[in-house]
Amino acid sequence: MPELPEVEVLARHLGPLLENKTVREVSVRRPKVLRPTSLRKFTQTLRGSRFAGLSRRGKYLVFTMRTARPARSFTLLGHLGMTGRMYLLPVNRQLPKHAAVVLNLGRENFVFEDTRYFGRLTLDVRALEKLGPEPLAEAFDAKQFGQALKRSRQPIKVKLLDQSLVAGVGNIYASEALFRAGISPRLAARRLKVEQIQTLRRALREVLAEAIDCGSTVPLNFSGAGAPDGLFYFGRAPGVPDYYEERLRVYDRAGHPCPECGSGIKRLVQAARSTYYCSRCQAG
DNA sequence: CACCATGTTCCTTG
DNA sequence: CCAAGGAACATGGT
Repeated sequence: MPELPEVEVLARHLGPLLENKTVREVSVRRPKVLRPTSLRKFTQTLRGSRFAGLSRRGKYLVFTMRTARPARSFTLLGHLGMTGRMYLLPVNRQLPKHAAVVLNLGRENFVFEDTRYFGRLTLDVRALEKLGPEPLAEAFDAKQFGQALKRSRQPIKVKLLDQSLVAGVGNIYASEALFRAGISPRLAARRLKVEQIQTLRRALREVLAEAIDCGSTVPLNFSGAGAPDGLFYFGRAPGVPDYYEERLRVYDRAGHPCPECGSGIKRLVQAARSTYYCSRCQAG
């Protein structure tokens, strides 16, 4: 469930549930997700610490942890990769097949499940240094955005996935933002005009903010192994209501009519990833 | 069997 | 040094 809006909604959901809970036992079933932290260091550091805060940066979950004696705080960094999930599970419930890390908090376990194991849960925070501005913050201004785009010959769609340019945009919202801005995904980044840069900046912010709002107002079910989390797990789970349908306007909708002009949505491959767009609304 | 999938990192080439 | 392209990672769905 991994782009900025999904991570933001998860952080808001999980933060209060974890607050002040102490890690009693640490069980790592896939040490690979700790990379580059060693299993020993991870286990020794986490055991006995408590959750003191949770925030988001780009697609990363930033857990603030505290220890009692000696009184100290440190950061635990999480990334969901393509298929990661994090949730609390009563201890009597069976762990999912692909539980990568399980932190026992007493009556419940904090589970990091990840089918493909592309995600991470680590003590190494260096990844944060490489991130560009938060698209929803004021620091994300059109001037700086434009400067960064000017240096690239890559198609704008590909550039939007560059986390050092803007943090948190992924394959779904890159297509959605370009559609909203009426800009062709093939346009070279350096060819965007000043007005297009402003339009794209606004479209990005709107698309991301609306997705967060949508995820915050819909009853989500993050708990339970394999349980649908409704809106935020891409690929419809059975029982997910219809309002989910209207949320994405072009992503994964090749062949469907464009919601603006009715012509067929097209699929294109760029940098080995699918891009969806309307060739009529996004000309040039 | 084929191809596709919400992401990042590493390696190579220019 | 940098930009860009491609493979790799690992598992499951269609």
